[in-house]
Amino acid sequence: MDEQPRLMHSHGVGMAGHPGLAQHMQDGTAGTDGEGRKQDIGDILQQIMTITDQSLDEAQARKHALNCHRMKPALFNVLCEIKEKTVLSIRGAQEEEPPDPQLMRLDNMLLAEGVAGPEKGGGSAAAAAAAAATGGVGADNSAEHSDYRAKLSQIRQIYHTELEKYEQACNEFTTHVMNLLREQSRTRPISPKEIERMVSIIHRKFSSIQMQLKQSTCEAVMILRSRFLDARRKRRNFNKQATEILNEYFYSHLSNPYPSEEAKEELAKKCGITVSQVIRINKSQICIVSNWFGNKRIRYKKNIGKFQEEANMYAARTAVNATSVSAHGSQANSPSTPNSAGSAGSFNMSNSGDLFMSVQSLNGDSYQGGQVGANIQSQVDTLRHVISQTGGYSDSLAASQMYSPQGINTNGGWQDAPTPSSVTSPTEGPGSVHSDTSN
DNA sequence: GTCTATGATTACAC
DNA sequence: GTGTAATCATAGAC
Repeated sequence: MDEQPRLMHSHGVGMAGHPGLAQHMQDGTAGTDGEGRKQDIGDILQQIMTITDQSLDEAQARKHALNCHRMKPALFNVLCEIKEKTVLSIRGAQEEEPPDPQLMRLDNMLLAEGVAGPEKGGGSAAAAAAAAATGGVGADNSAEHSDYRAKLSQIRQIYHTELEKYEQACNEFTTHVMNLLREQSRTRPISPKEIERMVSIIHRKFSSIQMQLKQSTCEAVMILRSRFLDARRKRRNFNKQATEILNEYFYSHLSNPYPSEEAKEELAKKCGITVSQVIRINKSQICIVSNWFGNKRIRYKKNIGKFQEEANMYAARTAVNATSVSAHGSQANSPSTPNSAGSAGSFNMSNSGDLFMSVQSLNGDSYQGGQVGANIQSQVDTLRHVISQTGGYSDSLAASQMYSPQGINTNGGWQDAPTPSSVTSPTEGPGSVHSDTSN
C-alpha cells in the first residue's frame, strides 16, 4: 500500500477549518473550479457509500483507487478535523479524572500489609505486626507466625502473578488495538489523539480489573489477619495460676468484687496477661481483667451454689494468708521473715487484696463507694469462715457469718449490698458455707 | 461427636 | 466510661 499520510496532521495555516484541503488545493492538485471540487467530493463519497455493495475484488480495486485518489488526503484531513472538533471535544472533558480514592485506599492498604511494594524479607509489615502481637514473647506462637507469614507470602505471590498477567494482557491488548486503529486509519479518519484516548480507555478498563484483584487481595489479607488475630477464634484460657490469682481476689472481695484500675493493672501483671494477648484482642490489660471480673460476677450471681465450693476453697486460702499476715504483724518487723506474707504462691498484692485495697482506701482514695468497710468486713468474714471450718468458732457466730451470697442485695446487685455481716442467715442461701461446714 | 467452661463481644442502662 | 445480661465462639474434657 502507498505511504500517503493516513493520520491527520496538524497544519498551521490554510483555509479556515480545512487546512489540509486548502493546501491540497493550493499546490495545484485540485481544480480551481468550485463546481469541479464539489463533483470530486461527491464522487468520492458516492464510491464510499457503494463500496459495500460490490464484490471483494471489485471493492479492493475501488478501495485502491480511492486511496490513490488525488483528493483523498485532503478529504481525510478534513474528516479528521471535523471528528476531532465534535466527538473528541465532547469526550475530552471526561478524560482527566482525579485518582480513584478507592484505588488509592487499596494501594495504601496493600502497601501497609506488605503485599504490594518491595518484598521485605519474606514477611511484611503486617507479619511483623503479627509477630509483635503474638510472638514478641513466647515461643509457642512461632509456628503461628511462620504459618501467617507463609500464607501472607502466598497471597503476595498470587497477587503479583495476577498483576503481571493483567499488565501483560493490557499491553498486548493495547498494542493490538493500536495496530488495528493504525490499520483502520487507512480507511477512516483516526487521529493520534484518538488512539491515545483509546489506549487510556483500555488502561482504565484494565485498572478496574486490577482494582478487583486488589480488592480481593485485601479481603484475603483481612481474612488471614482475622483468622490469626481474632480473639474469639483464638481464645486462650488463662493459665491455672492466673485464674487462681483472679479467683483469690474475687473471693476475698466477694462483698464488693470491683477492683480499681490499679488493682486491675496489678492483677494483670500478676496473672501474666501478656502483651500478645493485649494486642491480639486490641484491648488493654485492664480490660481483660475487667472482662474476667464481669464474667465472674455475673456467673457467680447466677449460680452461687455452683461456685460455693470454689468460694470455700479460696476463702480458706485467703484466711490462711491473712492469719499469717496478722501473725507476722504481731512479730513487728521481724527481720527473719520479711516477705513471708506474700509467699506460697498466694495473691501477694500487699499480702492480700483486701489489705491492699484497705490501704488504698485509708489513704483517701474512694473505691466504688463504701469500699473500706466492705473489704475489711470481707476479710473478717473470710477469717471467721475458716475459723468456723476448723471448729474454732462457736456455732452461733459461725451461723451469723455466712460466706456465700454476701454483698449481693435483693436486686441482685453488689454495689448497694449491705455489709456481709448483715446478710441473711446461712440456711437461706443456696450454697451457704455454713451448711457445708457445719458438718 | 456432645457438653461444659470460659474469654470476648454486644446492646443496653446508668 | 463502667457494669450487667445475653450471647457468641472456642478450648478442652468426655
